[in-house]
Amino acid sequence: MSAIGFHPHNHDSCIKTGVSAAAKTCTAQGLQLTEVRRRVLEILLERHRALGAYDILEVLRSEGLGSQPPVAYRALDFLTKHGFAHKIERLNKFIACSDIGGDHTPAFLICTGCNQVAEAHLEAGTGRLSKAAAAAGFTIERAVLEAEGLCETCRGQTAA
Amino acid sequence: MSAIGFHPHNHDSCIKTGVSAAAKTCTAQGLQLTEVRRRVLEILLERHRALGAYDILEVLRSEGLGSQPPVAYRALDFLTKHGFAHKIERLNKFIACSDIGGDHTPAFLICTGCNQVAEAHLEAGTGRLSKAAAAAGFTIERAVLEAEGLCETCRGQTAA
DNA sequence: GCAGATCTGTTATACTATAACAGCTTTGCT
DNA sequence: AGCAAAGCTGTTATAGTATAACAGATCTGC
Repeated sequence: MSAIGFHPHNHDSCIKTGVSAAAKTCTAQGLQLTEVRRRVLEILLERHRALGAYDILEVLRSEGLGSQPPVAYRALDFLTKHGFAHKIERLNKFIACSDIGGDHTPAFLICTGCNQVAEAHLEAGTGRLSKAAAAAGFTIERAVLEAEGLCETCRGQTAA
Repeated sequence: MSAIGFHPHNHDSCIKTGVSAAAKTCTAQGLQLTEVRRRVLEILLERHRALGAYDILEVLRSEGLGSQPPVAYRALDFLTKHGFAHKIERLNKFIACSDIGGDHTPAFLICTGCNQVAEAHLEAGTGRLSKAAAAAGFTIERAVLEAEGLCETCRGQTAA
């Protein structure tokens, strides 16, 4: 497993890598990575944390790319639908996917200390939830896996 | 595992059992199961599905138990905090716990066909998410596990 | 019977999200 | 190139979800 997010790293490279991976996927699948969509993805990659739709809208507005909520929500719908970004249901916020182009069931570790969110990638269909679903005759189409708690750094600062 | 929710059963008995289990827990822990709180729990148990806070508020209002949103939200906060009810983050709705008094990590199966929600109980700390968290030095305090898909009945009706 | 803690009632407001419709741009086809 | 269909954008309006803040009532323990 990998849990990108709680450690410093080179942001410039993840932005470029992320955008180009998305562009590649769009080309391959005949999707349009329009200016607004691309910019929203960049914003998410730049900030590198979970952002609310209205946070994003504010940036778009300041750049003259849109001023009304639907602009942000549509771009986010596109990005989440195609796996370029994810919605953190627990926070009603959005975050760039840390493995654009990969096939995965995303899971998130949300630190309540520093508000950072790390994305872990789990193999689909192998967990207890899948077993429970199978036992109940339930067919999973989408799974939300989110854990709240403290990252190593914040835990060190709070308790002994 | 158990996935209560997709099969018919005796509601009267779950309401009584649920309320009395909650009452017992409250007594044991010095918590106040006030009229509003008890009634909200009953409403959730009666409906036996996920309800929005405003759905609940509407019932409370019709019964003269409260008319403003905070009344419903406070009761729901109490119930969820103490494990008598759960919030389904994906739906922004609430549901009574199907195992009040039990110690568990709740997981939910949300049928997009019939909108029923089944609660499964998983043993805490034994899944892949826990492993991923441990590997990242992350301490989980709360987990959200929700799967959307089709229950056996709805799947049968949709596809071949 | 008093002090502190907890719960309730209420107003106001903040935050999150989508419906609906008009107009523009791109795409695919001939 | 010219056209039609599909998809994207802009905008207005509104729906849906949630909480802050403060005053007053009630309960609890001493």
